Amino acid sequence: MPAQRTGIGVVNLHENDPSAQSIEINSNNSFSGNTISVDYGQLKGHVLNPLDNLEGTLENLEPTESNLGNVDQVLVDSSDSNNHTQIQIVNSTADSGHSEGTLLRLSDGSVVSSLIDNSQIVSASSLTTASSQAVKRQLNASSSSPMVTKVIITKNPNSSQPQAVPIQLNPSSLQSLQQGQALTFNQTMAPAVSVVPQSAQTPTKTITISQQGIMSPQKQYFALPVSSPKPGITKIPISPAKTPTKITMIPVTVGKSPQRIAPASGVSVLSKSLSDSATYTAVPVSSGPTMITLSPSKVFKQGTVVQQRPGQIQFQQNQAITINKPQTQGGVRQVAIPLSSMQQIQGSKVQYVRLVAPTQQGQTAGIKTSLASLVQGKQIFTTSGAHPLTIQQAGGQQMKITLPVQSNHPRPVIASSNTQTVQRILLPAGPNQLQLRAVPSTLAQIQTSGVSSLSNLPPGTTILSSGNAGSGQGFALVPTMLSQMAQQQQQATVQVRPMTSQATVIAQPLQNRQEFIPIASNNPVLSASVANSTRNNNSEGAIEPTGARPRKPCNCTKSQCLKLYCDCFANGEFCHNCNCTNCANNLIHEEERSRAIKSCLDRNPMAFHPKIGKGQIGNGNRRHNKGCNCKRSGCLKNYCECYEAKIMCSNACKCFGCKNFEESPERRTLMHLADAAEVRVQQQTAAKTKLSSQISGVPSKPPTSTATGERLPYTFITSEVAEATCACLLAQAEESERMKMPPVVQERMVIEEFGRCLLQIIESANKTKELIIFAE
DNA sequence: GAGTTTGAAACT
DNA sequence: CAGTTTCAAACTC
Repeated sequence: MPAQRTGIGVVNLHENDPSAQSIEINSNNSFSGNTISVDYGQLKGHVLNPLDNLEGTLENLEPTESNLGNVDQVLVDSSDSNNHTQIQIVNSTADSGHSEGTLLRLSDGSVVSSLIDNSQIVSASSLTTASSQAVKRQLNASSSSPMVTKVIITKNPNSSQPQAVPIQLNPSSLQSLQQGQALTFNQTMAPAVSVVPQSAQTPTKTITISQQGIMSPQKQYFALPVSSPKPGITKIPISPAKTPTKITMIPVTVGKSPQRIAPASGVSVLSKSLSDSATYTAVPVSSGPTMITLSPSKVFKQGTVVQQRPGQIQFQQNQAITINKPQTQGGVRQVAIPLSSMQQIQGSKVQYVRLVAPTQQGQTAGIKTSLASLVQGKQIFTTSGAHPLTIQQAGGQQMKITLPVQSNHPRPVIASSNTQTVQRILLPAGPNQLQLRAVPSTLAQIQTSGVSSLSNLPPGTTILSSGNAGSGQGFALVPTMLSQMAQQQQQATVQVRPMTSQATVIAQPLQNRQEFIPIASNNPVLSASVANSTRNNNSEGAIEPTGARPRKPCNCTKSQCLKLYCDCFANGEFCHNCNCTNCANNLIHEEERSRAIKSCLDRNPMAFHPKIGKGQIGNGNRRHNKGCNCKRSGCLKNYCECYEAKIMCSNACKCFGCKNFEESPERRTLMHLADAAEVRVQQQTAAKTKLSSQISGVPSKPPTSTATGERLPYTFITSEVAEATCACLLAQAEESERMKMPPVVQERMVIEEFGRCLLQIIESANKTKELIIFAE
């Protein structure tokens, strides 16, 4: 094994100065030429984010700088008692030469730090080879000093002893690392050795950052590595305890075969509280689109800018957005999100995606003006608050897309750049809305064919484009899973899914997912609703009153819901309202989950592909791709995946005693029984509906009490209540029609709305009845 | 609800 | 790849 060598990691933010190209870290010691220039123009691989309880691993960490050698580990250790954050980079290069000014470039092209070498010895270090023990040296910075002091522990070139080197930094550049918090990157394939500074070949450099007097509780960031072009997963799980909002980025693969959703194989996770303030970050992805969806309930109700101008959220080069308390400017709420820095737009430090709430014309115009003045010649687009959404590309081209306007939902966002590679559309996510997406090949396709289709997309949908205009790029609509967010401490989740140049299929716990049609019909987009799992077929089409597709809760006890035994996991969904124990199929255990996904995919690359595909004969013939292996059930029980999916066994099956074929009398008998049962259910449903309608026809002023004097709850079905109910039903009908739902779904939505109305009436009646009883 | 059966998934 | 074990859902009582 090569000798260990360590370097210094420096993570800085230049939050308040988007125009800054670099930060100079000047060491006031004898280190000759000891000026380190951190090119923030290249800091695109990192997200600066709150540092709450940051711990995690960075996999596939590898430098590409030839003079850096192999980086084994990047460790951040906050365990020192002086509230200093330390970052350590462990390098296995045998060469102990200097590396001043060297940029540590991760495999995704991002820069995580600069390295300093040959710094002056300040003190000795007690570094050990303990694998998990980071270098722990810090400089006791003066608490009264407005400057941030960094301490570098490095080898004295003359004595081979570790040393600490203070570095004066511009405070504005260090609003990043929160004291006492750790960010750990581990390269899983790397040697476990952490630091061996004793040897002349193993200089150790550690940086400690003191934030005294600097940190703003609303401006705390960390550097977050993002996806690697390799299949491996890079991510940093973040404890949700203090960071109830998460954004999950999943690597986007372009040019590979179409993939169905894998369960959120998070590449990076970022989280942040969305209480009064929040920070969001876009994580660039090395080879694909990057996308952010912000929870509207939090962001767009509260969301406006803190540091930036009123009513705006800037996403600057440091890739962090801080959203503070609700602000409005002329009644307009805005969220400006920059396009991913991955786009590598040169020269433009600030780019925006603008989200504009409905407003009056003049106000909108004012915002546009403001935006134009903000974006330095690289304005990507603007949107108006009116129903037609205008996308203005940098080239001056405009396109208008009419999107549904829903109350209580933020405006959709459509971002595009005519010169860059990422195009995206963010539809504001609503609560309990999950979506299925699919895929026009270009933004122009959206323009030409997607105008009406877009209106079908549910709030929260994100459409991604992998870029490479005109060369087979694809859009992927990415679901948000707000219902799960709600469960998981109201975390907001954004996921970037693997994408192909042809089609992208994303399966998520999508409510209504079978209801959304692909934007581009010419793309072989597979719907997640198309039998991605046989076990869900029975419930397809059923929609909860919330609009959610009901999903059977799992009961896993031993698998942690991280194996394909678990239906949730197998379907690429997080567990939600399940009965499982020790569940790790959630955002909190994103790292474990990602590993499990990877493991499953290693065993079977098709593990997350639909089990039920189309047969060879015709499009209408479904068949089990793998076939069943039943031995005792005769393939006439739900043990059999074919039978459960209501399809015949095929020659792909290896079952014994199969009775699940067309002419099978047993099967026909079962089918008849099943049909009869279904008819009974339908009759019962119809009866209930009829009863409901009769209830709604109760006279508006019925008797107020029974013969015994008990007051009747239907007293409250007054004409006003009936009218209000009808209004609700009409509104729901119009809404569903406007969303261009299929007629069946429209009917269902109206009926469900009626159910909700009834529940409200009953509740109100009962409450009032209780009050009356109490009063009596 | 407890226990049994079943077959897919995981493991060896 | 085959045999075995594990697992959770389906099923039975």
